[in-house]
Formats: sequence, structure tokens, C-alpha cells
Amino acid sequence: MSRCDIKRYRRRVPRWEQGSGERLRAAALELFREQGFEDTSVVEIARRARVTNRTFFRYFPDKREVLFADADDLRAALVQEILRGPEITDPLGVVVRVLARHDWEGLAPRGALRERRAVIAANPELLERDLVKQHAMASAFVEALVRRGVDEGVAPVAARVGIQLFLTAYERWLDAAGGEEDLVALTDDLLATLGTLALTGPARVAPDAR
Amino acid sequence: MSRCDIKRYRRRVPRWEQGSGERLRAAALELFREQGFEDTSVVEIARRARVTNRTFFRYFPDKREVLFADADDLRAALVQEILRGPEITDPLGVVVRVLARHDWEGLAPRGALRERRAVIAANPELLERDLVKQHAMASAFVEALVRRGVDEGVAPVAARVGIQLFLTAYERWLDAAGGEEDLVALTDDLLATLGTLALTGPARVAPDAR
DNA sequence: GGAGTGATGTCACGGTGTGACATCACGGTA
DNA sequence: TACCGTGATGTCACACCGTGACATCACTCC
Repeated sequence: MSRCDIKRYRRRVPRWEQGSGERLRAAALELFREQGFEDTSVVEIARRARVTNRTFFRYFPDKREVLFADADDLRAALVQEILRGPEITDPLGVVVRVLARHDWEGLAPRGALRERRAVIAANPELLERDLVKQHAMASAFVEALVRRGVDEGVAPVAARVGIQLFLTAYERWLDAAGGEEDLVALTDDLLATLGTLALTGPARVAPDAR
Repeated sequence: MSRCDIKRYRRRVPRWEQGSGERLRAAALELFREQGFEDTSVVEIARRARVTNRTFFRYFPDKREVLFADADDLRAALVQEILRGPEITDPLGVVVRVLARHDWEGLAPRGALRERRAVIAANPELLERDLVKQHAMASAFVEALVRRGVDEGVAPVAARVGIQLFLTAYERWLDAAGGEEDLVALTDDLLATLGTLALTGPARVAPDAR
């Protein structure tokens, strides 16, 4: 047995199990599904992850955040898409497409996404946190659009409206039982719907000023 | 002294002060402005309102809700506007106008609305709750629109997009220093902006199907 | 071999929110 | 006049959330 072997052996028996963060996330999702968010305590989650209370809060700032750990990375990635893409002549379209073309099933299979949504929908506190993430996404998009030269008056409308459109499509996408619906097609539908909506009103296009 | 007089005297010295709810709301707003949301405890709020901890939670389900007590009434009132108004041929316009024409300054003078917004914006937990109220508003609007005969595929888009437009206008309205800007005019601007945005994209209007 | 690092545990503590029960002015009723 | 709800409040105990301070100890580097 060379020293190298010993080292390898040691690596395999560290003082603590590795991947506590992942174990905590998995344990939390399981417990939330089994018995609901309110009825599972952080101590319980930590116990199932073979870790203590305190460690949970070192990985996640609060109990809800354990379900939204990806959100920051996701936001950063989508913002990068906006910043790196071709010149923006159609801000609303850019926002919607960046969202719709993202590889959501790469995050988790659609069934898992559905379950996650069910868990969130079942609890007001989690819904609350979900909305915050959407809001943060919108703010980041506004900033990115402006940096790409979109008018400061237009960017907030494009970002917020675009996100709402996408979310509506995403809902339908998850609800689609067959799993054959395409997110891009769904958002295109909604863009068309919005087009007719925006034109229905009395003389809304081509305002004199601005 | 007639019996009536005694009664009146007794009415003026009830066992406890009346209007605890209002006192709690006022105390909370004051303290949040003075020292921030996180740095004021419920015990502190209750003390300033000459009441206990426990009484606070009998009036408000949690610490944040003390700032959003009106939200339910507001939502109900606006939904009534949608339900009682004339036939809906322009759902997006209806949503935006119902919101823009509401008497916001009747709720509180604009300065107070600004301060309330500042308090909310200064704290993530309050922002979170604010977003929930917006979400509830959107859901209620969708239901109301559908009840008024708007297509089920169209209603969510109209409600969500309309609310986002209004919120953008509301922000600008509060930011307007002079106080001369008109909410309806601001939302009309944004509707126009949206009109151009929806038309900028490639061949988005008049889709073949649906 | 010794010092530093980093992930974890342990403990104490203040704040949040709730259930159970006590208190007591008020209003009605016999 | 006496009695009995009722309803708003207080009191108390408690579980849970989240944090600061400090201890532990494998691992790494020098």
C-alpha cells in the first residue's frame, strides 16, 4: 500500500459525509411532499439528511429557500443570454424567447417539475418565495435590456409583460398531459393573443407623442 | 342623573380602549419607519398600541400583514368594478382602467403612499408580501373576466399583463415629484408602448389558427 | 510536527406565532 | 336585583425559526 493509496482511502472516509447541501435539498423535497411544508420542521429535514439544524441554516438562509437554490444560477444564465445575444430590436420577443428556449427539462424531468410546482402551490409561504424569484428575474431583465440599449421606458414593460406571458405558457406546458406541447409554440400563441389584445382597444397604437 | 347618563358615562370608560386594530396599524407603520421592519418586534408594536403581543396576532395573522390590511377590501372592490361594468370587449383595457381610475389618494395622501412604498421596498419580507397581494389580485381578475365572458385563454394574459402595466405606471406616478401626473394618462402611455412592442415582433398578429 | 482552514456540532438566546384558559365589562333576562 | 352569556383582552406555556459564539477535528500546507 503506497502513500497514495492511503490518501485515497482517507478521502473516502472524511470526517463527515459530503454533499450535505444536496442531501438537505432532497430530504426537504421528500418531506414537503410527504407531509406538507408547514408540518415539517427544519430539525426534521436536517435529521433525515444526517446533519444538524445549524448546518441547514449554513446552506440555506431560511426554510423556504431550500426549494429555490437554483434560482440565482438560472437568473444569471438567462441574463447572460440577453447580454450576449444579437442586437435587440424586439425586446418583448427576446424576453419571451430567452425564457421559452431554456432547457427546463434539463433542470429536472417534467414530472419532477410538476411535483415541485404542486408543493409550491400547496403552500402560501412557498408561493410567496416563488413570486420573489420572478420579481428578481424581472428586475435583472430590465437592467440587462437597458444595457443592451433598450429604451428605459420600454424595458420594464417588455421584461414584466414578457415574464408574465412566459409564466402563463409554462403553466400550460406543465399542465399538458401528453408532454408533447412545445414551450416555444405555446409562448408564440400567447404573443399572438397579446397582439390582438393590444389592438382591441380604441386607437392605442401610434400615439402622437413619444 | 338619569339612567341614560350613567350608560353614556360607562360607554366612555370601557374596560379597554377601543380601536386596537387601528392603533396597532399606526404603531407598526411608525416603528417600521423609525427603525425598520426587522428591528422592531411585535412586542414593541403592541406596547406602543397599549396592548399585548397576543392581541396583535388576533388582529393580524402575522407581523407583515399589519401593512396590508386593506388589500382584501381593495381587491373585492376592484373585482366588483369588473363584474358590474359594461360589457367587456377590451379585457386588457378594462383591467388597466379599473386599476388606474381607482381613487388611490382616497386611501392615503400620495406622500403617505410613497412612504409606505419606501417601507416595503426597504425590506424583502414586505416586498414578498406585496407580491402575494398582486398575485391574488391577478387571480381574482382572471376569475372575474371569465365570469364576464372573456375567453379562458385570453383572460389570464389580460389580467396579468394589465396588472404589470398598471404597476409600472403606479411606480412612475409615485415617483413624479410634482404630483401632477395623471395615472390614467400614464397607463395610456404604457398601453401605447405595449402596442408598439407587440407589433415589433415578426408577424405576430393575426395568427392562422385560434 | 505545527499552524491554518473549513465543515460541522453544541449551546444559548431572542423573536414569531398558537393553543388553552382566565378575566371582566357589558348587555340582556328573569 | 341577581344571574348568565358574550366578546375583547390578558397570561402562560410552548414549539419552531434563525443567529451568534465557540468547540471540534480531519485535512492541507509549510
